[in-house]
Formats: sequence, structure tokens, C-alpha cells
Amino acid sequence: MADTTEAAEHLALVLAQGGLQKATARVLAAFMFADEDSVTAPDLAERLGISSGSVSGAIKMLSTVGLIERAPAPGSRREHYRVREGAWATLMSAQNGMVQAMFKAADRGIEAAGPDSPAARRLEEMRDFYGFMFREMPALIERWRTGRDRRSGA
Amino acid sequence: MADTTEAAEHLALVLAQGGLQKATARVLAAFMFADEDSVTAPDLAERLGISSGSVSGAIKMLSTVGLIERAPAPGSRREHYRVREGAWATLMSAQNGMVQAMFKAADRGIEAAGPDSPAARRLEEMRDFYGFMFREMPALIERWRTGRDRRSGA
DNA sequence: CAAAGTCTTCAAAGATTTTTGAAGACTTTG
DNA sequence: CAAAGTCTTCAAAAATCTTTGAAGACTTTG
Repeated sequence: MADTTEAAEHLALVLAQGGLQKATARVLAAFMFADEDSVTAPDLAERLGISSGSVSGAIKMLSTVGLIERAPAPGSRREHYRVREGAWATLMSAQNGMVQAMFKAADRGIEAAGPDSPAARRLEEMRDFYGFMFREMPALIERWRTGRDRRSGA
Repeated sequence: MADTTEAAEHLALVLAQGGLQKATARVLAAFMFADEDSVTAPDLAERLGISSGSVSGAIKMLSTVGLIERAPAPGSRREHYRVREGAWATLMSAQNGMVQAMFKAADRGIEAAGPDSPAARRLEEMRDFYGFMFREMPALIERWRTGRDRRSGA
């Protein structure tokens, strides 16, 4: 087995390039690579060598967007967390908010530019594209979920 | 007609949230909203109130990822640029590189973690998801292109 | 091929974002 | 309900990213 830490740091790097802040990316990667089913905050701070404040912020952020969740941990004073089922689909869905924002910005631009201008023509292509993506992405993600359920479920 | 500048700045903001640096986002937005068919660098610097260096950097970056292109401008010493046809589809395709990076990071992680661990199970779901997305996204974008051609072409 | 004009580069300044760590809020337990 | 333990907040420090502007490379033209 190759180096786990290295693979985790690599994943963190990719996540950071995707827009997560560095500490948050490292925390998420640590969750993915943990040997245990769930992990505590001080645990993460220790493993990653970062402050408790950073871990707290990361956990808050990751919880908010639905990538991690509290895990029941009877008989422990510390909160335990773990990656949620379907987290990656969730992350991609969040991207769809971005797509919608682009659609709206184009729409707003068309109104501002008025009809029959070069700007309007460019913005119309943009709106058309993001409108399409915004409509189709959820279906694509759903198609994956269905496929997965078929593969594992029945 | 509402305020064009405001709509352009709004688009720039959305683009910046999507990861473009601020000057680059403003330049791209300026291209989208320009009344002319093509624009020059000093023009952009003037309109946006930014340095020639920033414009140069922005143009370089936007050219590299295929969002803008040189436009023929006979009888002008200045280079003219414009947004490329299908730029937004290009931008989304570039996103697919990100998706592939996630897939690869998961794959690498699985190798490192070894079989039958909690980490491996989590990473397998991740790999499965991004593998699916990586395969399907190009088809989705292609579907848009086809639809567009049908709509405008014939 | 010199001169004028245009574009790019890059080190330093500036702006922004991220992290830390200590204070304090909250929660559990004896 | 006090005390111990845990988590969150937030101002300041650190790190990072962005922009500027001037130097110089490159290109066109007379």
C-alpha cells in the first residue's frame, strides 16, 4: 500500500483548486482517508497540525454545504463527524447554483443591453447555454443515483 | 434600457466567484458587453480603469483557455480581440478537467488505502461518481451544440 | 534600419484571504 | 449547580494572491 498521507494531501490540493480553502480541503480529505468510521475535531487538528479554530471553521462549512454530518458516538463527549452518503453528488449540485448565477447574469445583461446589439447576441448565446445546463444537470446527477442504487441495492 | 455597466460588473462578480481573478473577470465581462465587434487592450484598460499590465495578463489567460481570440482588424496597429463562439461551452469543458482530477485523486487514494477499509469504500463511491460525470459531461455539452445548430442553422 | 508605437514581463506594493490562539459560550457530569 | 471539558468566535498576524508601472522586447512603418 502506497503512502496514504500523500494521497490525502493530493486530494486536498485538488479540492483547494476547486475553491475550498486549504484547511477545509485538508479536513475533508482527512475525513475521506480516516480509518475510523467517524472523527472528532481535536483529532483532525492533531493529525493535520492545524488550530482548533481552523477545524471548527472547516467543520461548520462542510456541514453547511452538506458534505459531512454528525455521527452518533455514544459514550463520548466529543462530537464525531463523517462524510455523508452522496456527498460528491451534493457538491456537484452546489455547482449548479453557480450555473444558475451565470444564467441570471446573462439574462440581466440582455435586459440592460437592449435588443439587436452585438452585446445582446453574445449574451443570448450565454443565456441559452447556461439555461440548458441548469435544466439538464439535475437529471444527469439523478441518473447516477439511479445507476448506483441498481448496482448496489437490488 | 437599464444600466449596462452595472450588469457588466455583476457578471464580473459572478465570474470572479467562479474562480477568475477580478481583473480577468472584468475584462471578460467587458468583452461580453462591448458595443463593438472587437476591442483592443488599451481600450479595456481605459474603460475599466486598470493598468495595461493587468489587461495583458487577462488577455493572455482568456486566450489560453480559449474564451477569446484575436479578431482581424485591417488597418489598425493594435490587436483586436473578441469573445469566441461557444466560449461558455469551452469554459464548462474546462471544468471537466477538474472532474477528471477528482476522479484520479480518488483512484490514487484507493490504491494507497488498500482494499476493504472504510477509506477505500468512501473513495470508491467518489471515484464512481466522478467517473460517471467525466464520461457524461462531454455528451451533454455536445447535445447543447447540436440543439443550437438545429435552432439557428437549419 | 532607425524610430515610433504596442505589448509583455516582473519585482514590489497593495489588497485580500486564511489561520491562529486566546477568550468566552455552551454542555455535560459528578 | 459548580467544575471540567468541549466547541465557537473573532481580532490580530501571517500567508497568499493581485495589481501596478516602468523597463524592455517585439513589431510595424517610413
